[in-house]
Amino acid sequence: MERVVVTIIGPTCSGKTSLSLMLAEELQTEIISADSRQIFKYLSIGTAKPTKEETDKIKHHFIDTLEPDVNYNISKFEIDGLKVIEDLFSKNKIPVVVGGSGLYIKALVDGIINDVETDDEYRAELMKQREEFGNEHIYNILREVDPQSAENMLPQNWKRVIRALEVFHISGKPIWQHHNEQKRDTDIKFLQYGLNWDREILYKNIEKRVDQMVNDGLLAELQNVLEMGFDRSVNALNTVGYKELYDFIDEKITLERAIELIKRDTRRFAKRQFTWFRRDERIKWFDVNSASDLSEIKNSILKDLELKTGL
RNA sequence: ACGUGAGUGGCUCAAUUGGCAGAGCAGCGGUCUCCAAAACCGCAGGUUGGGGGUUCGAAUCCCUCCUCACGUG
Repeated sequence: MERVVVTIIGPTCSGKTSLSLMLAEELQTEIISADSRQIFKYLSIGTAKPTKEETDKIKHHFIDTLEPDVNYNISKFEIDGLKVIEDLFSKNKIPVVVGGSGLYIKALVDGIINDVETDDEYRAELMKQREEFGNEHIYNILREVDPQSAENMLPQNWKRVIRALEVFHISGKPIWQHHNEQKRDTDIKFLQYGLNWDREILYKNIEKRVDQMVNDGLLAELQNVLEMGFDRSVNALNTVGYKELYDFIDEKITLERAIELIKRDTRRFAKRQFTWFRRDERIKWFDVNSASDLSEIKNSILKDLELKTGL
């Protein structure tokens, strides 16, 4: 049997979760979430996780698996995710991958550099130097050891600069060389389906959903996590829907303003997701105008699967 | 009706008092190979309410009309 993975992508609030549930039910399989935030426990309302009933019904991987202060990384996700995929294949199931985190999807579909780990100490050192001497300082270091990569980066984008330096530090080779050498042979075939919405309708839905989240207790959810002792600075809490609430908690802005900002940032996020996914020509897009279109899309995908796998 | 104030990009406001009309937000496009819901980059948009005048030069000064706000009737 051909080793096929169904992959559902799209911006936030596009109906990925519903569609994936329908598909998984029909295919009698499990769902692999490729979402950099739903993987954390306690952050449920703000990340629009599937409900407990839904996860009880269909098994989900990478949802609610980590404490918010855990430093997860994409390399781990690639390894863990592929493991689950293999496991499902061995049970004769077609894995369904769902997610809006483009890089997480990429890690599964194409792989990322896998021969260079991280060096937290060195990273911390670079961060310190950056704080002390500025972006230009670390950028200049990169320009010396790896001018070619430096050329394609801006000093302001310090995160990439640091990663490039880290790769060089660990491997002694510039990061672009790893990119060139990287290859992955696998017989797994990822069929990618995207949910495309008219921008205006999607934005309206986003606003509605943010209001719903607030009604459902978004603020209390955040306060609860903070009371548990997790610091605002942890990466999991540097998330749209939560980070905008800090200024309200500090009484710098009104709740109404904070909600406005959440809506704005969610719109911006959706836009960036479109930008990311748009350039991948392997994605087959479906136009969606309302949630009721999803079941038809599910059928199209199943039909496409039949064609491609001969099921 | 009279008085006062205001009118600048879709919105909120700048323009050193007469010297190239700018910014934030919204919008749109892009980058992305270990924090990615992150971190960045860019683009577009204005006959300065209309008309006239003064001036080498007007968003800015003068006249007039329109609109809005507040005050008085």
